[in-house]
Amino acid sequence: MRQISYRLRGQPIIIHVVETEDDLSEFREWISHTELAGFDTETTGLDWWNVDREFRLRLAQFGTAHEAYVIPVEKGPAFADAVRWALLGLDLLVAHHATYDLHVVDACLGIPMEDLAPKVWDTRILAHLVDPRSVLERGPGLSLEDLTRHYICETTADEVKGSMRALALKYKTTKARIWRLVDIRDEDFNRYAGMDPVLAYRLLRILYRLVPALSRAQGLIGWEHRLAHVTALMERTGYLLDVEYAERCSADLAQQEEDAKARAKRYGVQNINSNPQLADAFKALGVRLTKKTPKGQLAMDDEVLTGISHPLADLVIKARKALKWRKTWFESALQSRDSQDRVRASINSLQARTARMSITGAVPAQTYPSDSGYVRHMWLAEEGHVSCSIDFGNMELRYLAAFSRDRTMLGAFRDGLDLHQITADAAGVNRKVGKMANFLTVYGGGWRALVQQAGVDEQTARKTLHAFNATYPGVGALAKRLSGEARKTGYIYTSTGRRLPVDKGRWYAAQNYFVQSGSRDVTARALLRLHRAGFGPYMRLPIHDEVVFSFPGREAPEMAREAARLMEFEVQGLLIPADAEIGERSWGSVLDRADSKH
DNA sequence: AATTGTTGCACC
DNA sequence: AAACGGTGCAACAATT
Repeated sequence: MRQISYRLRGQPIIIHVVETEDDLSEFREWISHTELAGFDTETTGLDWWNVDREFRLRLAQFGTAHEAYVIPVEKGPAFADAVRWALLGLDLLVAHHATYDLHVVDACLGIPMEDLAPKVWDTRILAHLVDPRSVLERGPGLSLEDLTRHYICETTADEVKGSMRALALKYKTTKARIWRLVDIRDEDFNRYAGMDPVLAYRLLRILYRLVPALSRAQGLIGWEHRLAHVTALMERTGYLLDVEYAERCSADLAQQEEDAKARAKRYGVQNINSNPQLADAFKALGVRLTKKTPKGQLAMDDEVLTGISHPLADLVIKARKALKWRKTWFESALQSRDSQDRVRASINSLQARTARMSITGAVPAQTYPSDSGYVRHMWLAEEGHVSCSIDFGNMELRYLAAFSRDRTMLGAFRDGLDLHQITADAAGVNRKVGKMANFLTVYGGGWRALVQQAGVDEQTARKTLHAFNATYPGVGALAKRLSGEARKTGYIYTSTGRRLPVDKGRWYAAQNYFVQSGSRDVTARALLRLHRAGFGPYMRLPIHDEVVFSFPGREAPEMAREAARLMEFEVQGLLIPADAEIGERSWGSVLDRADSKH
């Protein structure tokens, strides 16, 4: 056993580094006297799904406020056994972004996450309930480093961050590669590794008390942890990739991009993705560019380009689109598949300021093009299954109607009337503009935004929003109440007891936060219900107001009906309906089928 | 060489 | 009176 000491705000921390199998008895002794421990793992990378390839668990660390144990799992089965024993024996565990460590333990140590999740605290969840803002938004942030800096000690935060950078330098490698290369006996590495569970343990103590009373009273801590578990199960399941289809699309797009690039060269453009070069080229062609970006450069976006009647503009649009689609959708999926052609989304169940979930990594499903199934076709339901999508109807507008108690809006939804047409008729505009006005109000937009989006003149935009306010006076009253609350306290509370900070001078955003966050919580609770009812294995992805499933072909209609019924939610007496759409095997087929129906 | 900021674009 | 909310990713450009 080796001892490494660290000073945290003047207090000594002892990090015990287990070296031999004999050392494990002291570790076991310590664990048996411990009820709650911080937990963390160090691995060769982040791709826990590649455990049958090169992914390995290297270290496992346990810690309390002043002490930590570092176990070199990589050294042999005896060490892995000790870690398994400790994880199963401890009453409670706390980890930062526990989902990752649960995946690692599941994949590398064979303890299903279902067994550990009920006794795991996640400091990231608590931190979000206390303050969801990133450092960029002048909040405490959500990473262990940022939280350490904000709540514990700036020096320690800097050292923790700096240590892996320094190690990479020492090993003459990069920060991405250091994890697999570093010697597990390295003292700096062990100090870094040992401090993580200590910090998680301390953060739990600090953050728990800071979670707003209303959040606690309404059980948010509990159900956010259960939700994180449900989304982690979806991550573990992964999504089956149609490799052949994805490769074909990728090749097609590469060809389109090459063609466009080659033709652009004739107009003297070497790099079609460089906006300064494009600006020069267009100037040389006699095109006058006026639109500026927020930072004052010449804008070269879709709007500008479609306004230029020159072949070069079309080529830029084509090449850009082909590049983005190929890289962001298809190649990212192809590169991240495991040995069984499954791909893992990273589902952050509690991400945005409003608590909205985000999906990152190889399946950025929230941003897939929605006007056709082209991209979504690459994702397949299981063998013998079909894809199914269940989405809530008009979730945010219904939520707004329910909580504003606006009689006209509530009545429209209750009687199945066309809300967009009602707004349009009141303003004397067409349905499209009425619809835009409805959504814009949810977002807190004004007439300028309507001018931008609908392409109507200022007069019409003002008139439309005026008509909206006159038609749905309850909405304005809710907005006023919420922005007033924000102005007075800096926060609003959502109906689930979540406290959301509102930035100074952007009080108008309060209404959108209320609606967006409340709607997210409806989806969140739907996921919990689905999981409790046994739908876990069939769920693939949550996408704001939609859940994607893989259902056995024969039972699909019945299961879809049952799942939709479970998801439907009543807020303040108003139903938010859920509608199921069943396709063929690929996710894209659901979209194509829905298209052809309408 | 790696990180950070900016722009553009995909979505609800 | 007016105020467009929330994301993620890739490329380029500038900085460290």
